[in-house]
Amino acid sequence: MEFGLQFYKKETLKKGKFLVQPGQYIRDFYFMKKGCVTFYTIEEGITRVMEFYTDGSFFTDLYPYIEEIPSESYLKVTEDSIVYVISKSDALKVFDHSHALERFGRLSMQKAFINNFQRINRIKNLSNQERYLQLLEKRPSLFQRVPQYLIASYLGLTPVGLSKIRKRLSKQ
Amino acid sequence: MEFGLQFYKKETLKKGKFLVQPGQYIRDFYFMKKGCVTFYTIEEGITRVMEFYTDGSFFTDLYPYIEEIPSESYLKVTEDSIVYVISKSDALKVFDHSHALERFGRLSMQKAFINNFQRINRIKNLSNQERYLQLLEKRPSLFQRVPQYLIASYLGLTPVGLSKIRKRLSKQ
DNA sequence: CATATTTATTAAACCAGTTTAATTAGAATC
DNA sequence: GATTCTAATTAAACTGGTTTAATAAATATG
Repeated sequence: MEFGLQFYKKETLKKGKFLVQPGQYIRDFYFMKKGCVTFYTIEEGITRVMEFYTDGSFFTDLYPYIEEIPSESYLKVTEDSIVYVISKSDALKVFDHSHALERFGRLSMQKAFINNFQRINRIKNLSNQERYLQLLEKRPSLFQRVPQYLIASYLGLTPVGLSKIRKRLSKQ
Repeated sequence: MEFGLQFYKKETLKKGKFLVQPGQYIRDFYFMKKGCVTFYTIEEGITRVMEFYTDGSFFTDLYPYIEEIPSESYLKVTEDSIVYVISKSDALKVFDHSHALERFGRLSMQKAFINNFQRINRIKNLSNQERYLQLLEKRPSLFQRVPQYLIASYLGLTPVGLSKIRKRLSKQ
């Protein structure tokens, strides 16, 4: 069991539910026990997949959560899921009360930061084909649980583009 | 003065110095008081600019710092700089001793995480031209202190590519 | 100041993606 | 099982970058 999870509330989420929609304020922090939630951003009317949160990850729409401003994103349940939820005020109480959990929070943030930094690294240093292959290798289960056009979006491609890459690869 | 900086040691760095080179272990955490340090990664022999750390930012090569493995990157002083330095062991002592500073550390990490997340957002949702214009708007001083080919690298372009974008823009 | 070196631009050929539209394949529903 | 709907592939034209190489501009050095 992840450290500190005893302060969270367990919830089950049905596929298709929106955890967050644009305009909403974000009061909760989540831990994905089992399932999948997809994070979408909207920019100039275009919706893109930014992240898939699967088993074992902490998540929320962090920027509006922290700044207490309305979200500009979606968080959509892509698969029936079990999550643990804690409100921001409860989380703060826990942190106030426990230096150890505050440290755990800091280290978790550090880990999340590194993940993102390495992702930027990949985006900048690898071709789309290489990033597709790497995703296939590192998170093979995604390809079972999520349609390909969402993965294309996550990789920053159109469905057509990803299809071309797959074809190119199959001919080798 | 940034919170906690009293535990750091002030240092001046000459342009051209490497703060970190591939193979080195990273024992220190930095705060840039005044100046500029450039973070480079190497991937398949190709060196790319990942970040410019300028006035007011905390930085180090975080992944090898945390994991205590050799760095695969460069951190090069791009401009005579004044930084504040704290060793990892000293930082940990400070955190052990002060819940408030531990919290400051957590919140700083949170901020850094969000910055990176939004950067991924920009990379995915904006064209190179838009990202160039945004950089020009948000960090205009970079263009005074750093040569254009490094900015091209930072934007994920070749010098030729950036030059084309600039030309395209000047003809409007 | 003249020269050497580094940085930025331009040109030409090329390529990995895009867009749009048509087609095929697969899943869900009656 | 036939129909409808959604997802994936293919084709064709296009585009914003790349690479390589030459040139021009800016900067540093003797």
